[in-house]
Amino acid sequence: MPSPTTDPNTVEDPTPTSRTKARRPRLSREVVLTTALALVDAEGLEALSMRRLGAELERDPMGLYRYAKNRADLLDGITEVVLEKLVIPTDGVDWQQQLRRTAHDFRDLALAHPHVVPLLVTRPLSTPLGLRPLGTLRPLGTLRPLENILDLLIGAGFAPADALHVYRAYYGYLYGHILNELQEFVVDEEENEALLRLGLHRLPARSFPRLRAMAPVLADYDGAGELEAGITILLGGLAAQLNPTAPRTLPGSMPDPAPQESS
Amino acid sequence: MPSPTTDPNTVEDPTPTSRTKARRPRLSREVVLTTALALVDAEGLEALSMRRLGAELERDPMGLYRYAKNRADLLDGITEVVLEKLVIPTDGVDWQQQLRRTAHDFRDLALAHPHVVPLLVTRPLSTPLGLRPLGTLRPLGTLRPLENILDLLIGAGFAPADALHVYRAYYGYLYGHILNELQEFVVDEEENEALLRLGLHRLPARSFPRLRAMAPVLADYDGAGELEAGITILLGGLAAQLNPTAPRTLPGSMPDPAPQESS
DNA sequence: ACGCCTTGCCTACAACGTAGACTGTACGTG
DNA sequence: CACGTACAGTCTACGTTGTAGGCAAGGCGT
Repeated sequence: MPSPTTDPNTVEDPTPTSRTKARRPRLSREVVLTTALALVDAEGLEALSMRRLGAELERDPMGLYRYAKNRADLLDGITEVVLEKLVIPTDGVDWQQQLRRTAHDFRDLALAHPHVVPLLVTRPLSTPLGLRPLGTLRPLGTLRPLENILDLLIGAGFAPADALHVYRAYYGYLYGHILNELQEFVVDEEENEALLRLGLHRLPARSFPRLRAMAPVLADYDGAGELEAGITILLGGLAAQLNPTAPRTLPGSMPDPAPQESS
Repeated sequence: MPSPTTDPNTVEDPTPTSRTKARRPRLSREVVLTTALALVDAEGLEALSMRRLGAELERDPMGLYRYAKNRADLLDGITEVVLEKLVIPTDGVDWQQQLRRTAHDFRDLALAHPHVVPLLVTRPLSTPLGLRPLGTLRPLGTLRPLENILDLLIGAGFAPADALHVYRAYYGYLYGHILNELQEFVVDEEENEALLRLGLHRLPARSFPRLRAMAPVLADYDGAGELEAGITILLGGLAAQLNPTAPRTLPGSMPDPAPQESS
């Protein structure tokens, strides 16, 4: 759809009142964010401009400012839309199993929206916790995973402080793995494997001998397997170091009152 | 220095030939990138525009295109300048110790240039391996850490494929940890601790009960400690799972010919 | 019927990245 | 000393961006 105003299959709307409303689904923040996400998925982050998004919605660019006060807010919104797709069940049957599964869910999500990943890992960074526009509790959705995983872990018997440690190690590795994996192929994996091999082959052999020798190994990369292995190591290590007060098969009662909250 | 053209301590250069050259240190890619980095460090990524950087160098913005063909290239350059500061000794006395130390070096580097971190973790992602402008071997510097760590690990006796696994888990966690840590305080840690507490206090208690209860624990965060713990777990686990063919105290000979390189 | 409030459009502006032509200085060669 | 070539640096200009502010028109309570 190059120029939507001259799109032949629109009926040219002679009566702009009712026709227009039927054709354009009555904007809402959700609609805006969703189509913004679609645009980013299709054409990358830089393609997302207010004007372009406005064109996509067949609406004046300025109208978008009703639903996102900023371009930055729009990006935050996209981040949230994506993150909301990640449901983390908190009935802690087995926390390790649970975390393992959500790790893969997260990975799938990231691979489904590779262009959004920079936002996922970066957006909360550019507007740190304390400084968020708390009046609108919009960007708080970024904290959802944190809250959910804390809930899961504490429900599984961890002391709150320990739960935090587990979360940090877990999510840290998760983020890092995703970033690493996405570096291997971004555009499309089919033809990129060839390109990668080609690229490595052209590497200056003198300064990157190890890398060059590794082209074949680099070419076939099992992201899921790699993630699984890393998570296993991490979770195993964590469990050995600081274990939940209750055994892991304990159902989700709440055996923790609160940490010592002096000061 | 608000307006450098009217800076009183410059001598107004009546003879523009020799004076100007003395005042402006004869641009070079390195100079450009360095002051660009300084600008980013001081005012954040968005403050870096060609025009602004030109003003900083008291030069026409267009002149910069001699040293960076793009704004993107400029960002790549900054990434590289920062990454070059990270020296990874490859004399593998003890690979675990070595990796642990470089992890902290990397952390220090990231904390010294927090605004660049999004570039560090993201830039290679937006221009994937195979598609780099290989004619100029500029952005290859991003691969330096990979090459170095591979060298270190293989030198310590790992099979190349295993070295890759170690690298991925290690750098994955490292990246993730940095991102996590930077989310806690970005602008300045002094007053942000208060802000964070304040922010959490204002969190909707209903939907974020765990987080709210954790404000005090969140407030004092030992990044180095957390990193150390995570790395220990990871490296320990990795060592247990796939150990180098030679004991770790072996000096850096090269006991590996190459992997099977059929195909 | 009235007036308000939401929704959307339009114009306008400063700042951006960058193409292309231009000017000056430096220097190897006659 | 004169010249031409190369290159550092500048100037102008164009299209695009984010966004402020004002204005038109429909939905709805009174």
